[in-house]
Amino acid sequence: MSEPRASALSEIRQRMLDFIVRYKEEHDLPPTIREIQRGLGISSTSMVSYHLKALERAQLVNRYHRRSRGLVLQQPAHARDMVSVPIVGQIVASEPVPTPDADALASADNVLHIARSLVGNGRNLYALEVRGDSMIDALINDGDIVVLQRVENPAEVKNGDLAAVFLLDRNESTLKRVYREGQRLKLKPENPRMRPFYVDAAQASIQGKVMCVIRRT
Amino acid sequence: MSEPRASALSEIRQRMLDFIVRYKEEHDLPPTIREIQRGLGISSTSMVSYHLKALERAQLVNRYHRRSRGLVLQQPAHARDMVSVPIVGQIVASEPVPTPDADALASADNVLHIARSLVGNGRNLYALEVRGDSMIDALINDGDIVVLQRVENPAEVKNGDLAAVFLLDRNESTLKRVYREGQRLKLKPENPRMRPFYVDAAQASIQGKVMCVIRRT
DNA sequence: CTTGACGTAGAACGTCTGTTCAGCTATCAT
DNA sequence: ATGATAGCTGAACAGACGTTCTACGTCAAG
Repeated sequence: MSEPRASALSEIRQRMLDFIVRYKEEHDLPPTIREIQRGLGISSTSMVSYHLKALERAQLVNRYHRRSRGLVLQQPAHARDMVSVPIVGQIVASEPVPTPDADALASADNVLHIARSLVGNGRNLYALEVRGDSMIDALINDGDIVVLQRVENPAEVKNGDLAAVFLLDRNESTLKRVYREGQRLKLKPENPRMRPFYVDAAQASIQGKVMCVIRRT
Repeated sequence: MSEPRASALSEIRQRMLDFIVRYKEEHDLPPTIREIQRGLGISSTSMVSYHLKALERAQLVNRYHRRSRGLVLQQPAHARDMVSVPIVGQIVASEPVPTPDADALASADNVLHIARSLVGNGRNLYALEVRGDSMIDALINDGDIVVLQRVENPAEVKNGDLAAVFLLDRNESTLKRVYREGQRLKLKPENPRMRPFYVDAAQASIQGKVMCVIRRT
């Protein structure tokens, strides 16, 4: 038998927590004390009340006291953490990478909802759809979605970050890992079978940092 | 003044709907009839009941009758549409693609939360992390996450679907677009610069359908 | 052994809650 | 005018609900 510790949950409390989660998922509504009682075969409402107080002290549930169904779960990670990313255009090799202004953001008719856990703080995000196979050395194909974070200060891009870069001398945009080497920029394709190459830092304009690449199939 | 039509919502009902939405967001709990009454300055609970019945007929709310706070909103688009996908293992060329059983699903310590809009109905999903660059002709690199849907019936995989296939004769797993051509299977790399090839259908085992590929950077 | 902490059982209480009903007013087509 | 429909009021009821209290049992520490 495993000893229940002060900080651990007794079996019944764990089951209560599970029951509440399941009930909420099923009904989109927290259970009442008596529903918990019946659902777990507990003999008395006072028992439920008792353990509920313990769960409350352990900060595992919040309660609205004296209110029916006044049970609120401490957000279990996945709750409410979606972020809306506007798909503001397409990325084409022969054009600079679009960087949206407030106008373009507001009028974006296409929005991608993704989990915040994929994109960090979620500030200044926008998405582009890739056209053609010109980004193939970044392992990105026609139709893929690239989620970018707007770069306001070039220092935001650290060595090894994958970024959208526009090459002034070639009149071409590309997605590469960026490394600063003195006056030069080393641009390394995401494809490990391809060779890095170098450009004059003055001839390259970093436009956005790639946070995430998504391919729907 | 705009005439309220039979199919349109009278002002009070619209306000009730708004109130319920706001209340739920604020408290993570539906309101009681009397809370709606007080919140909107309605004189009687029977009025709330009355309008609630109308909203119910209009399919704008669902109700658990005779249950306190038994109000459930018809999901307003973005709500609740996250799906948890367990990352159950890694995909390596030289091994069959893992297909998780209930056990593996329960013990998955790593879970990916993604928007349901990326993965359709969200049934039987699991995710694998790619190891090495053996999937590079599917434009997938080391560290990428592949979201798969378990294939129970081979017919679920339609021509042109991207799928995880294990090639018995080569003892190798791979991600390719699959086309049935008589006794043969045409396997087309996701990379448009590479050539498709053919295998005997009996020598290929389709293990999962690729729903989505995600690269975090 | 005593004590205290913890878990349990059962019941009671006062309030909250959804529902219903009888009756009121206003509008509008018949 | 008549009747129908919709909106509204106020009150009441029965059951659901959260809370609290007394009493009991167990177990380990002092």
